[in-house]
Parts: sequence; structure tokens; C-alpha cells
Amino acid sequence: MRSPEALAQRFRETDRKVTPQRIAVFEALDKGAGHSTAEQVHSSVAENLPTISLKTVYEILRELSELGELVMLDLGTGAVRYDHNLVLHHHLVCNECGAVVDIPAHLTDLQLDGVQDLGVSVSTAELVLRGSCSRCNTQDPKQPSNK
Amino acid sequence: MRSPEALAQRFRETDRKVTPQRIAVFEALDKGAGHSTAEQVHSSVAENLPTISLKTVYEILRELSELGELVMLDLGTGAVRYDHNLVLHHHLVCNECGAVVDIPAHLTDLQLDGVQDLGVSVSTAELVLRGSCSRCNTQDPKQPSNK
DNA sequence: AACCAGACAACAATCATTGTTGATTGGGGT
DNA sequence: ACCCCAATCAACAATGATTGTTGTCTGGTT
Repeated sequence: MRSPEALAQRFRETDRKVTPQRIAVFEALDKGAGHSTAEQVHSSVAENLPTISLKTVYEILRELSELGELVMLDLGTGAVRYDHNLVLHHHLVCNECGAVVDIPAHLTDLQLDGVQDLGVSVSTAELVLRGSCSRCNTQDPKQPSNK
Repeated sequence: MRSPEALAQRFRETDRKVTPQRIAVFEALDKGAGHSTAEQVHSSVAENLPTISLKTVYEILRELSELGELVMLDLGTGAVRYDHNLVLHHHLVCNECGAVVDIPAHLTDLQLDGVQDLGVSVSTAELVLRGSCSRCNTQDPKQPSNK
């Protein structure tokens, strides 16, 4: 994730206006968890800017993903996640608490060598693991944390 | 995918009734493409059984997935896909026509050796590739086919 | 300070999916 | 064969995430 200032700069460079709403979203993302939903970003922003609409948050997030500053992730958890982490990695969705954990790509090894034989071409590969996160693994008596 | 007869048998064994609607869904799945949406199954069934409701189709599909006879797949294409193929495999979603292509697992090699160090435990791994299918690869001038 | 494209908030709409309800029916036990 | 009742059904309403519409407002350049 780039700093709020860098994102503001990027917006100016691409002829977008840097509004209070946008600054607030940049900052919420910066201090946020890393795989927030639009709803979560909106809640966070609304603490300081109560009038901001959810629609506006959706628009700003979409623009950020168009600029490649974040990645939209559909992990089958109901709502799209907006991922700051621009370095190649994978995800584990905790079956117990719903948390999303980054899995560094170097911990996995994907060999797709045989795939071309099917006549397809692959542009992206997304590995979704399901299981339980370290927190739920240790303190098992289920305590829903962040969805 | 098991035969419609085998599914009927399975339903009887688990104290479920074998209704005309269920038989029709079993048969639609049997002759269908392999990653149908609920909507597609409903359309197919409705050709012979015009009064069946979409809700009923959803219920039958959910029961089949509870029995492990098919797998619900959310590939980020808007609607859940119901997958007949019970053998481990992965999926490629065509960015051009939206088709879903099975990728046999033996064509890929997933090494997850380093993952435990994070304290997580992995129960399932789902690899989603995006790119273009063999059809769109050859006859490029885009022709939307089956979504 | 004025301008105006772009951004905003409020509101309605959409789409996949699930909940509710009240009528209907399959099939095991008599 | 008949009864019975839980299981199933269809119609309808509701949900939740997301997007479309519209008319007003504002950031940042002139």
C-alpha cells in the first residue's frame, strides 16, 4: 500500500480531484487491516466524516483498483475485499472466524507447466486456501473476531 | 457426476423423497455443461417441467452439495456454479466469454510446504486461473458464447 | 472571484439468493 | 389400498451487496 500522500499525488496526476472524502478513504485504507470490505472502509471513514455515502466509498475504491493501487478480491465471503498488498501473494480464509490471511507466494510453489496443452492461456493465478488461521488454531473455543 | 439413478438412490437412502422436480434436476445436471448456475439448471429443467420454481432448484442444488454430490463454486462471476466434477481439479475462467474450463490437478503442482510456519492449517486449496479459453484463443474476434 | 467538469449525497434499482407461508404430496406403517 | 404427516412445493416477499440516476455542490484552475 502506498501512503495517502502518494495516492493523492497519483490522483492529481490522473486529473482526479483530491477531495476530503478521497483523503479520508486513503487514510482509512492506510491504517486499516489489509483486506477490508467497502462497508468496513465506509464505517472507518464515517467516524471522522459522518456524511460520506457508501456509494462514494465504492467509487473511490473502484478508481483505486483501476489505477492498480489495490486489488479487488472475491473470496466467496459475501462481499468483495480490497487488498492493499501489491506484492504477489495468496490468501487463506479462516473457516471459523472469516479472517483473511496473506500467504507469501514464496511459501507456495505453483507449477502450471502442463496447462498450455489445453489450448488455454493463463494471465493470472489466484490461490485460495481455506482452513483456520493461527488465532483460531490456538484458542479454539470459537470466538468470532473480524469477519 | 453420478447418474440420475444413483442420485435418486442416494436421496432415498438419506430419507429424502424422490420427486419429479428432483429427478428433472438430476437429469438436467447429467446432460448439462458441468459448471452450471442455478439459473441455467432452472432453465433447462423448465423446458420439461415449466412450473418448477427457481427456489426449488436452489434447494435441490443445496441438498446435493450437502451430500457431497456436487461442489458450490464461487468464481467471482456473479453467480455460484455447481460443479459435477468430484475429482480434484482447478478452474480457468475465460476473461473473454466467461466460460469455466476444468484444469486437471495433475497439470499443476502445488507445494504448500512453508505454510504451516504461519500457524495456519489448510483444509482445502482452490486455484482459480484467469485468462482465455481455447475457443477464444483461436477465433479471437470476440464472440460471447456461454456465460 | 468565477467557472465548470467532476464529484457528491440521496435515492431507487438490480441481481443472486434466502426466508415465509400455506397448500400439496410421497411413501412407510397399518 | 388407505392414512397420515413430515417433507416438499410454488408464490411471494425480503435480504444484502452493488450499481444506476439525478440534481446539487465544490476543488482547483483561469
